[in-house]
Amino acid sequence: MSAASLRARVRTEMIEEIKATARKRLAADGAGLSLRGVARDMGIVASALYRYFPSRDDLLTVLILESYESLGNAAARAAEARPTGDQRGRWLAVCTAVRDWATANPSEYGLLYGSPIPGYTAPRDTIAPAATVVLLLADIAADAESAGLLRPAPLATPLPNSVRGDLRILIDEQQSGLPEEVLDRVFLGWTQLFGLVTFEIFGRLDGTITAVGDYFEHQMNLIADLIGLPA
Amino acid sequence: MSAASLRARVRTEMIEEIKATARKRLAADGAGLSLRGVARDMGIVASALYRYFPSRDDLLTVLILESYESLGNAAARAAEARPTGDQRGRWLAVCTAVRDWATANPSEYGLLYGSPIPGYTAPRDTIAPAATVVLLLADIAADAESAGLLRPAPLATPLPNSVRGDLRILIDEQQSGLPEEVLDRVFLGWTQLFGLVTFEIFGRLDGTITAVGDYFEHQMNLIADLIGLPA
DNA sequence: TGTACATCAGTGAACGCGCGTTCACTGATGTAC
DNA sequence: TGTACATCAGTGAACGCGCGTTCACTGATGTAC
Repeated sequence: MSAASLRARVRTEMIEEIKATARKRLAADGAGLSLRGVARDMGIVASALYRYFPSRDDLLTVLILESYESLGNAAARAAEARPTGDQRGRWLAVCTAVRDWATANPSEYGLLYGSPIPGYTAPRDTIAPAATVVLLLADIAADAESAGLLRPAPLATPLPNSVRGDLRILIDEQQSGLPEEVLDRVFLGWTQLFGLVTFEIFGRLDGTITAVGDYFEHQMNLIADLIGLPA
Repeated sequence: MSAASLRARVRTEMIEEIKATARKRLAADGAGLSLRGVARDMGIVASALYRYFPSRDDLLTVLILESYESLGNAAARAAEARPTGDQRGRWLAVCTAVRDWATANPSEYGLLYGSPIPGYTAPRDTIAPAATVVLLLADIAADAESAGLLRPAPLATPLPNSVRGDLRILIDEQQSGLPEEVLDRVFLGWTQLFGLVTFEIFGRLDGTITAVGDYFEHQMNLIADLIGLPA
């Protein structure tokens, strides 16, 4: 390996160390990430960080992007660990993976799904990776649908046309043949999943539910019933 | 009115003005509320605020408490505006009131349901008022239940015993005669409501659903179907 | 009604802290001949 | 292999800003006689 690439390798390691330290500080300070704090933890002078990141916001953006990636990978791996035919198992696996990831990385979860950070506006690039989980969920439903195994719970409320149109556009974008009614319920599940995880992570469930793990699995099963995934 | 009570009245007005200004600043800065910022907006010196609030955290606590109260009142008023017999109408009214309140006061909503504020720990008193909305929802379901009008959608997943126990405790505390299965679904609706509002307020729906209002009402109707509120 | 005193709101300076970012610099490491 | 030069990482001081909180103070307002 040439000398040039050695320098490059050290540089890469340094960038990794900065990100790792920043993630740790995020855990301590919430979203109020400070460059000086990161530098302090690394035993380095704050200005040295500017060799690696042009500004605090750029570091934040990288952290956000990688967090989406990390969450998305965790969910995807959980889905892949189960046979394609076991759609309910995959559904629950993805939901559980999201919850586990959030529990293991609460501050990164807050970064992605908490209040917007004051003085920081997320660039465009952070929008696409945010969709990974909901796409996974939709894929699972699509598998069950195309296998003719989907038995959606019959509910009286019809899909309004405006919403049908929005869903149609998304379906066409993904070129999945999903009926609008199914995607509608997948979205309901998506909201439920992140709503419940957010409640749990931010402590909004304290004093009500103690068997949080059981409760989570139960709720995700109810939604799977609603969508009609085979048991 | 005596002179003493006049001074007291001026003091009360001042406190109100501080809180109002703080709420406006919250809108600009997110949760990073600063006393100096509030004082600046009021054309007053920062130290003067200490005549009215012993510390920044106390001001924050008051704002949080009053926000819960404001949200709770909005929801309660919406429910009362409809006849007791119209349980679905009341359900939707409460949900819509929550959404409207959140849309009108996004930063206060973030204060209540967003990421925890770095360096601030909410005192005990903030826990009880947080329950108002879910209690309202449970009351509506209880009305339908005791009138024998509840037709819950049949879903296969049974209630795990651990969760049943948690729900039992809550039911006994409230002395509502609600079956555990019903409260279970009320909770699902509660999570869905705040999950969806959070998604909308924090911009997580951008680029997917455009007919947000219709979508919201639709989802809340689906949940009402699930609980089995009469149409 | 008038005066002496007490209460209280608001001032302004100060303390000690933290922050992001710039900039000229030192010294080590890598490159070219 | 040895030397001259270029590249780059990290330093430390500085700028200009913001923050919460304390404290002695000035004046105005209220109270008691």
